[in-house]
Amino acid sequence: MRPLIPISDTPEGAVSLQVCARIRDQIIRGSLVPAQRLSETEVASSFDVSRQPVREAFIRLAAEGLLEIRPQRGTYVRRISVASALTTRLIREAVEVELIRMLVPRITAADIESLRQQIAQQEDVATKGSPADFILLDEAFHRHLAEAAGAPDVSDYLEALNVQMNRVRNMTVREFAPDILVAQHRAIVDALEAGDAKAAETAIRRHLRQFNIDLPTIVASYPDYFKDTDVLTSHDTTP
Amino acid sequence: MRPLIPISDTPEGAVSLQVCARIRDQIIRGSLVPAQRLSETEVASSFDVSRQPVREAFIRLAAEGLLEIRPQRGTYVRRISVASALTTRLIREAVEVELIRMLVPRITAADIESLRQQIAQQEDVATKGSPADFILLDEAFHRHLAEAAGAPDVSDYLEALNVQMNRVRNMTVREFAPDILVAQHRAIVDALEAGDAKAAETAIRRHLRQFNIDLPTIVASYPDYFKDTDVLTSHDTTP
DNA sequence: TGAATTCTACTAGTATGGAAGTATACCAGT
DNA sequence: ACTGGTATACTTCCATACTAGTAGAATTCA
Repeated sequence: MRPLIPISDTPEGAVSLQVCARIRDQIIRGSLVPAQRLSETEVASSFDVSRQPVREAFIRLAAEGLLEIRPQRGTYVRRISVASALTTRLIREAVEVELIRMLVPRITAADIESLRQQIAQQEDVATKGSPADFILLDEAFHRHLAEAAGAPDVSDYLEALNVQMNRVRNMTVREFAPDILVAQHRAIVDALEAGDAKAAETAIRRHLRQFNIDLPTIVASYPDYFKDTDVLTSHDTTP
Repeated sequence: MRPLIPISDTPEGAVSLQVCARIRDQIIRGSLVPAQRLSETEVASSFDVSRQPVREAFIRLAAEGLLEIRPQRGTYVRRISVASALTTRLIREAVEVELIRMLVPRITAADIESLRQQIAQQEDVATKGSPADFILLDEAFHRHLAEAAGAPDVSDYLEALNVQMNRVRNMTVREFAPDILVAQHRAIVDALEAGDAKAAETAIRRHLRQFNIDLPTIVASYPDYFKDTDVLTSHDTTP
């Protein structure tokens, strides 16, 4: 039986997928906080559906790393692993450096133009808009870099890697300083326009390493949203 | 109720997870071929469990990219997307180059020694063993590179990316020439031992680009195991 | 008072029945 | 022969009932 009250006004797709999308949004936007408990039963009744589609949504979200299902105990919003956040950042830096390297010899004037426009938008949103909006613009910027480099599909994988980091950003509205990132974007485009591969690589590395600079502060502000925080204190675990 | 006939001799964990692991193995090892149909009902009765855990296993495997659930139509073993295989290979090259770059200044004599031993093992298995065994050794080799570079967790992500490519390898026992890969591994270690960063980068790039050389042959041999094959013919889609 | 134990109220996991949707074989009418 | 409608045999999806396992409160006993 279809649920009495449709989940969305335009109920497209399976109920399970709708529940999945809703909860995913709530986690990423921060209205469901790390370590918070989610009961299949409660979620089911709040959405007016049975337990089964909720359960299947939980399985999907657990596969995405957003939920943690502890058998016979409960389901919780996954805390952000500092260790794996650092790892994904490293991967991202490696990939984006490669993209920049591919991009330098083939970038066009139209690309430069488009990137400049995007930076102008970012400047606007950085002061007035919400962090969620800025994240969208930021992703669009990096996606354009990948497309111009001739590897548009790479963005899909990078954005999947970024999910955990974006959770951090959304949670930390105050600590989050978008204007620094905008300046770094501008530095990247400047180097690209000059055709200076070395400078462009340096700029993108500096940009992505900004995350490593901000992270300790954020972790200190929201300590119980994270786990594996020990990698921050003990920089080297060798005795 | 537990299933009458336990799925494994040591029935650890939920039934759903056991079914998931079994099917995953069958797909990767190639006994379930791409585009093959899988019915919830049939799989359930063949494993002597109910449909629900099978269904949940399907959802997990779909999230991993191994199955494709088409609502109300059927569930099929996913064909390998040539486009995304090329993309993940590019990502892998970028990351492993970065790892090599991190590794060169800090590699130890013990690392070299261990890598040489692994290459010796690979040589053995390349002639006598199965491709599945060789893949294990290959993954161990690259994992050691990541560990020695100080980023052990990176391997987990890379191996996840490699799932699709490993399916290709397992399917193509004959086209697959492990001895070439062993020689390339040796070239990498040679460059590392010499402390030659540039040579090491070149060696790892050449090694990983071997996949691009082999892929067209494999796709031609097993055309209906793949999709998005057009990216191979039209190297450039710009008019 | 304190510690071990049982009981109870939860949890996720599984089994089963049926609803909604899809593809295909079949048949009627042109 | 060919097109269009229909019945049927599937499929995945959802709802419900029930099982098994966990955590914590209440109880019992020393």
